[in-house]
Amino acid sequence: MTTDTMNIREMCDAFDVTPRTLRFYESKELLFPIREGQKRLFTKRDRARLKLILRGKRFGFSLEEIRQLLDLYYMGDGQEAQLFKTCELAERHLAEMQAQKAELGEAIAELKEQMAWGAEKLAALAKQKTAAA
Amino acid sequence: MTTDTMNIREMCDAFDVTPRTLRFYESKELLFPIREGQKRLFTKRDRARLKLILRGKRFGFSLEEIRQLLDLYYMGDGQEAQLFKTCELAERHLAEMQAQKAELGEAIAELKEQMAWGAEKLAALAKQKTAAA
DNA sequence: CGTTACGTTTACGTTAACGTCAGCTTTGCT
DNA sequence: AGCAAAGCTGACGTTAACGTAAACGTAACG
Repeated sequence: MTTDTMNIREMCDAFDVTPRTLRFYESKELLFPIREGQKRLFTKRDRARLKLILRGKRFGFSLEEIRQLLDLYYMGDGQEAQLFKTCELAERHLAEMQAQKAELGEAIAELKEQMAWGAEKLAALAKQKTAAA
Repeated sequence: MTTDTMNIREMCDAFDVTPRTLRFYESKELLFPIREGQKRLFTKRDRARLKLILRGKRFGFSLEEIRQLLDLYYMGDGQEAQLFKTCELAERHLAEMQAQKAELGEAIAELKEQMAWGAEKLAALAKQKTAAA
């Protein structure tokens, strides 16, 4: 913990992403590494943001949507109007996520059913073989 | 219910997709409409499949993954090996979906927290305004 | 029988999220 | 001084999942 910042390679190893990805995220204003000469130095804030970015991706949010959501997490003291809009956006996302979770639950149940059916079928086939032997 | 089949427009209206999408899905062997002359007629089976396709998409599965999963749902009597592989695939997907659901739950909780923080902030700003008036 | 509407095929265009490659600095050994 | 490793900046390539446009068939309508 000498500097509290990480170079690009350390970031890549820590989060299992490529340098290209980090530069890309910076170009899209999702990360804001500081510069030492021309090299990037990623701060604690960047690491926290990246963690949220990767999670957001797993939920199927686009980078642009994630960027907007990050504004909520990191708006130290934005103007009121901006804060309000961000909250609205978050609310829509929340609803979407809750709906998605419900649907996911349904799909899981259905898939389980199908798998039970498949297992049964396989068991039947196995029995046939045993009988034939 | 004159024919039990739908033409492309009826399908589009029923599922809120474009003709292009349906033709594309057919080209990827996700749907198998029959032909009347050169026009497509979508059967009940196609409608069931499309419903599953659209759900799969909402969960972030690729069309190729979905195609493989559909094999499980519609394998009337495949060979044993094929059925076995499909079950394995389904199992992986199931695990993935369950993990995703858990993560989604976490993310929802966190987002709610942030929104509470935002709401509080907004309330504080509102109070300031009231006091100033 | 012309044209309007719907459908088809073929093929190139588009967006997101990077991958990949070339060419240039900078930095750390030796 | 020389050189390899690590990083940087363009810039073009790639994949998925369609969009969009051109050119054609055909079926009903007035």
